[in-house]
Amino acid sequence: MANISKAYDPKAVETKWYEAWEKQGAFKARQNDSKKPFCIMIPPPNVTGMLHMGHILNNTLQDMLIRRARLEGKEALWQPGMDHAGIATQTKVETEIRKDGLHRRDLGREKFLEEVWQWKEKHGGIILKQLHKLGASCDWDRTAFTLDDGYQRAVLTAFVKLYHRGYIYRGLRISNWCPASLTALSNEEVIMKPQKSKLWKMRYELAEPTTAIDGSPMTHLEISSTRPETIMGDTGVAVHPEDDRYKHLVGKFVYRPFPKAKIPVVADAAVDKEFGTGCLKVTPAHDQVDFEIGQRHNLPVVDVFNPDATLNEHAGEPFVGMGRFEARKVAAQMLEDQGLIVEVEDYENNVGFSERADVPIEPRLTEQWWLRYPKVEEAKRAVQSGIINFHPKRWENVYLHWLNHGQENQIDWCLSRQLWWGHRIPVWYKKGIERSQIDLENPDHLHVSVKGPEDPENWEQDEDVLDTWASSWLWPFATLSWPDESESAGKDLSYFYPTNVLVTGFDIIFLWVARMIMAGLEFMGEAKETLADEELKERIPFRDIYITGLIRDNQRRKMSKSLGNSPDPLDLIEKYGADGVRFGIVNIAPSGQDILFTEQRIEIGRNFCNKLWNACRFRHMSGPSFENDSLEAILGRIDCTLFDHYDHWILHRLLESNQQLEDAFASFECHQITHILYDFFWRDFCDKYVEVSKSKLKQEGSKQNVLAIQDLVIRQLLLMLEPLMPFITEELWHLLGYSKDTALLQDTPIDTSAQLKGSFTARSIRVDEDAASEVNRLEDFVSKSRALKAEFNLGSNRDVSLFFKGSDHDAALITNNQNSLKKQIGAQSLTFILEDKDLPASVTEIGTVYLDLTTSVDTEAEKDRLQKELQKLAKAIAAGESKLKNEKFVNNAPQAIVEGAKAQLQESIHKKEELKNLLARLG
RNA sequence: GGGCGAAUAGCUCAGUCUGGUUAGAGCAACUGGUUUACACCCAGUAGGUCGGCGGUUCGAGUCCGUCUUCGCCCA
Repeated sequence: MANISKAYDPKAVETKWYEAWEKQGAFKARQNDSKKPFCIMIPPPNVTGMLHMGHILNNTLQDMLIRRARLEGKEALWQPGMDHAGIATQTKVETEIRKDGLHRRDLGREKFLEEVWQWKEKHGGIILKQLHKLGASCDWDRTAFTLDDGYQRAVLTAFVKLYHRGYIYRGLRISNWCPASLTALSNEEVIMKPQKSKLWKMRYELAEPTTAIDGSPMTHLEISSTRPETIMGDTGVAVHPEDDRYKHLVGKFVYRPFPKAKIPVVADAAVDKEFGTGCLKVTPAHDQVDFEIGQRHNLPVVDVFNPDATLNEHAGEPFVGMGRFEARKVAAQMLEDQGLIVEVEDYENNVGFSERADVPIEPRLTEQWWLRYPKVEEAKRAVQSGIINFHPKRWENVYLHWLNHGQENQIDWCLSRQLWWGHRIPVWYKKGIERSQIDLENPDHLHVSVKGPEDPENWEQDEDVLDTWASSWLWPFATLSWPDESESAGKDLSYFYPTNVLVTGFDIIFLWVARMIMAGLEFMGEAKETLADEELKERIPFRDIYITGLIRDNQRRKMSKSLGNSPDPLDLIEKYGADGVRFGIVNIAPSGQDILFTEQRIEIGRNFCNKLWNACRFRHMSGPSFENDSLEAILGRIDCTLFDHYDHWILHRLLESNQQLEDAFASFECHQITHILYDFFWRDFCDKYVEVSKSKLKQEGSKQNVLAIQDLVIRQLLLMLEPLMPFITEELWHLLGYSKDTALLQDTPIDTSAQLKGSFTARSIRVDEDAASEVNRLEDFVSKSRALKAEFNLGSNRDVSLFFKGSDHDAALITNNQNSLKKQIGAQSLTFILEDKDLPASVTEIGTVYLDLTTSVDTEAEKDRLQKELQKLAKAIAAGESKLKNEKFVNNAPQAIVEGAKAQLQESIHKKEELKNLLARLG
């Protein structure tokens, strides 16, 4: 066995083992009926994506769960892949060709899509390569892409089935229009942001002057609005039917200021009497509520915007061609010039922004394809009845709230996108019929199928593509070859589906998680209106959902490129090692809360690796590891009749920690995992057991037994740690000879605590829990003794003599473990006494310990030090006394401060006395 | 307006479900240290009105009510 270097160097180790794993096909998952399946679907990153801190957290957790499942003997599939990111990718390529002065229309649909595919082949999917660096154990041969042929078939099949089942319809409605990407969006892709804007209160002239409720003359209506640039699209003014101020005006007319026109006053209950003046200008083409009011009162719809949110000819001069924000200023100015402004106040309102393009959304009347969500009730029931479980549980509320809310308000999903990059909607219109004349119910007018019509020359396909989420919501089964029913494909689906866990952020519970559940329930089985609980269990896409927090910087700001507050994960891996980053990120990830990230907080991961490395290095230096390649062999080297308290204790703690870890994985308490491992490995094994071992390794009688126990503990520890730190554990596994031939660590199943115990018993190794619990008392003795030494600045002095006084039981306990105790405390002798001694002492759980100061090596130096200490104290005492003599201090300072000062003075005086005593004893 | 969550050491968080010794960890601070692994280390010290008020209880960081502050989601 080679020498082990002093510090752990991750780089060579990581490259070496990742290659070895891939070469040996360690991540490949196959149908295997003798094993339980375990499957995780990666949340597909965008094809344009780059690895960021969120991915590090999310993928480390997934890898941890997958690797743990492998160790537990399951057939583990981690399905990788990415989505085509319709808007993001198309925008990227459009930006590229714009450099050559080209627009996508210049190239035409076919040529443009060729360009996008070329871009995808060249630059897409970098993130998947980056995941290798993290150690991700995905089955890369199965990498899926939402525009693969098979996946396309799945998406189109889903559309066609939903269409024929009556969930999909085409409709003219107000939708969220992105003026930058020139497409409609779904509600879920609109981010509401509070904006500082203005509320204009303006006057619309009444066609016939009247009198107000108080009898005063009334010539105008006052109306509040944040959007004067839509005035030109106003086709009415609405008031609440029970608003006494305006009741009498209903049915009368007012003048729209520009372009000047008579528009009616209508009564509608949707108007909020309390908001502004209680009068609402109605712009049916540019607001959802206004549209609905317009429908109820037959108001005309006048769209004054072009698709890019510049104003069109309906707006009239001077607005034609003007941008919407410029138009707002101009309109406000025109009102001002016409004397129609009453007042302008600062106002904060929520404005919807396009998630991708980050520009304000325009509510716009367009014709789109809509989906009424299927299986909503079942999707709720699956979670309410515990067939699907969120971790932490409280996210269930968020999920259910969205489903309930959508139900109440009949919020359907806008599926169509005015883009080219994506799944083209499988709908064909008969040539020669005006689109507006198409009868959606008539198969001679409209054709919907995956393959398309038999006589394509007579049909025109819908120009639009589907929302990217309308492909990713099928991810859990489309990646497993659905709807392909060929033998091997079908088996994969029935073997791995339903998958086990989904790990994702709470920000896409609506966008993705809920939709995947509904898709699974709708498609994973025969078409059915309602489903029984048993059917839910078969159809759900996953059983557990682990929700992670969002990573922010230490000022709670989101990580973003523009702020420059996001570290490059690859730099971190370079600096701290992949295992270090993995341990570090899991360690700071509280369950489902935001995570404040600083580099310093993941140093613990690197340190942990180095500590592990050195503990193994020390084991290696202490003696050869022979017969290490099976649990049986190691147990065969252990003789429990030679055990002292510490041996019982470390094995007890091993069983206990192994059990805790088992429980933490089973209950998805991921934030516990690093703490369990840290406490056991660092605090118990290194700080205590290894330290105690040092004295026992010197004695031939105990040496081999201690080495065998260390081998046993380290072996189990490496198995426990592997899911979290796969590289370093693999390296050490081989260095310490735990491997049979070239077998990988993952080929050795991890024993449960019950199994381990069973193996112990089979070898007549009995772990005595009473003996183990005595170690906690011994450790109190150790730490009090160390503190006593430190108090007298003898922390490093190993020649001190200690006395102890206690019960016979405790005396026996101490005597039996005296070598271990002396080693840990750093003492030369530990003598049992019956009488009190006039020495500094400390009361411990097992008797009183006395520190003999006369054995100090250098009496003169000690006296000098104590003298200096005395001088310092004298100063402190003088300062304290003068402070307490000051009446202003005593009367005005908080009582606690005064008491504190008094106590401090007392303590200083006491210490001074003690020091004087010590000096006297030193002679 | 509706909902969810948080408030514990200087900082970041455990602990709360299931009430019970002296409330823990990591980082930061301070003191001392190179011993048969590790300074990416070791030993020790200090640091807390568990957000406020009220209630239940023999007993509350933990359960109940209420208030305050902060964060997020939905409208």
